[in-house]
Amino acid sequence: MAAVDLSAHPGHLARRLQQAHYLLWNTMVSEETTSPQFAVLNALVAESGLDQRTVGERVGLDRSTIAEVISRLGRRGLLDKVRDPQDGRRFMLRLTEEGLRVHRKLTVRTARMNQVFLAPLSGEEQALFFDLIQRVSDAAEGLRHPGSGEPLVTRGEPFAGGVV
Amino acid sequence: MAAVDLSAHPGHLARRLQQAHYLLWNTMVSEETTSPQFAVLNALVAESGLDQRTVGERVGLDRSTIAEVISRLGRRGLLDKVRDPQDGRRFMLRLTEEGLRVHRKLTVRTARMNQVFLAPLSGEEQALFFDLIQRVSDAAEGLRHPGSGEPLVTRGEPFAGGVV
DNA sequence: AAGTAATACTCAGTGCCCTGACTAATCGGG
DNA sequence: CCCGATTAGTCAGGGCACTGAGTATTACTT
Repeated sequence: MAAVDLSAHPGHLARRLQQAHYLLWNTMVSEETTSPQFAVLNALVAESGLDQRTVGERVGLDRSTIAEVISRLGRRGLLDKVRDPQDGRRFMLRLTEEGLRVHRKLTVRTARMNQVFLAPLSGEEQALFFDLIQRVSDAAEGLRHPGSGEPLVTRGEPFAGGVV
Repeated sequence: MAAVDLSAHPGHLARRLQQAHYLLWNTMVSEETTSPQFAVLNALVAESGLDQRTVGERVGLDRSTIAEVISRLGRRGLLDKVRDPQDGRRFMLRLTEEGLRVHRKLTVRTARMNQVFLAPLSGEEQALFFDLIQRVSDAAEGLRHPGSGEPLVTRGEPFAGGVV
């Protein structure tokens, strides 16, 4: 009955990996602040005053999702939204004192969690782990920005030509 | 300003990988049927008459999530839910003709998508890719079922002792 | 046989993630 | 100067994923 083996499906693997991370994050880092939220805090520590779109781009979230995440962080008083006087469409985001405090606290815990998360791999394997995942993600990500006009999968009718 | 580099965070990587997969799935496999839904169809093709809990276990979804997924598949007429006469708590799930048809169609497309998804890696690297992700996931997954009583992270106060 | 524990499932609540349609503001060309 | 893009953000809607609480049914234990 081996006809259908989930473990051969990279998508299933990706999902499991994220679940695993979610679990560890929840127990070792924070139950209130999620990993994407922390990524946003991170981006604003690195550069204050960014607008939503830019933050979303840096942490890999689309406009709708980043809006939700930022709204939640705002409700908790971790950041402020101020209209950019230079451009009335933008909001300028900056962390509050509390936001900075939370970021500092979670930074330490995140580092520890990452160690535990990657503990089953040797140093060499960890480097490989990063490299392989990044390459696969970048390639797929690249398929949506048809840079120099390669022949690509089209969105409507899923797939027509021969593959690979 | 390198103080905060997302690409060093495995959690961020895991999220990106899943987004990448989601994107490819949506364009190359199906817009109606999601990857977790396909996993459920898969499980029921491999063994018909399973109950929700078991299916959830096999595809890696908790009781609430699997209930939603199955409800959606049921609404679309891809599977039937029948109370188990032997055990009034269980539902026995089996695919309809339409469910089988959809599964067959998507199986082909999924195989093609997986090839494209993994194309940036050599055969050797692909094997490594599977192995590394699986080991990390298994280890984290194992932390929640404290099998033979190793010293583990506790849920309440996040973490006290030294790491690693 | 009765009462407790375990099990399968449901429901409410929160959060992430995407698409598609919309509003408001700015920018560019004629 | 004005009119048509482009751009930032919102909103509605669908789906995945988890926790915690609750219901019904079965199994265990005395």
